[in-house]
Amino acid sequence: MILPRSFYRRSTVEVARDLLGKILVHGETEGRIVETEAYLGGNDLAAHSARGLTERTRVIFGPPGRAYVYLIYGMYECLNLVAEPNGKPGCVLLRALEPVAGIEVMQRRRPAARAVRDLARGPGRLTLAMGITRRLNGADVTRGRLTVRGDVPQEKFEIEVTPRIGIRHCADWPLRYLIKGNHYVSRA
DNA sequence: CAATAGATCATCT
DNA sequence: GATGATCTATTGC
Repeated sequence: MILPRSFYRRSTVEVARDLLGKILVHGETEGRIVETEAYLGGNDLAAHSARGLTERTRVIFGPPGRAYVYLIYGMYECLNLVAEPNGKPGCVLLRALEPVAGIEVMQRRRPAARAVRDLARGPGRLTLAMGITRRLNGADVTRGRLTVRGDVPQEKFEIEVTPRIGIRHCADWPLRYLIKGNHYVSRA
């Protein structure tokens, strides 16, 4: 079962938390989401949408269940999923995956990764391993080649909440969610 | 193992 | 013209 639009049409925090344990699917590659971060609307200055609606941030203000893909540091791309009802900004950054399928393809796309553990551990690595590029910016994640599957037999896990990584503004806001004890998260 | 320098460009000031 | 929601290789303990 692919997660429906109603899953994403909720508060960014709820979506970020509930995405843990779900399966991100792109073509033949699949990975279990083990780490996410919420980027809110309003006064969250760490979010791209904080500066208002621009050409780049248009997707974040649009309907939920879309992909927001952008280039960071001139070199790497990051994948976000848009939350909140249409018109309200909010998105969830996917930071780490536990590879589930298409592992050989991922290894080919990430020659620098020695271990399976390093294939999608970190937002830039994740997009490389999954073959996600800016071409997918604005793509509908409830249908098509890039989706999130929800019918996963959920083993029990605890959710750990920490501050977000690698930002300057609002650096102490606890908006990073990860599966406690999972070895595929981007850092302990 | 920890710290750090360098790569590189779309977006916004 | 400055600035990043990063990754990798390299250096130094």
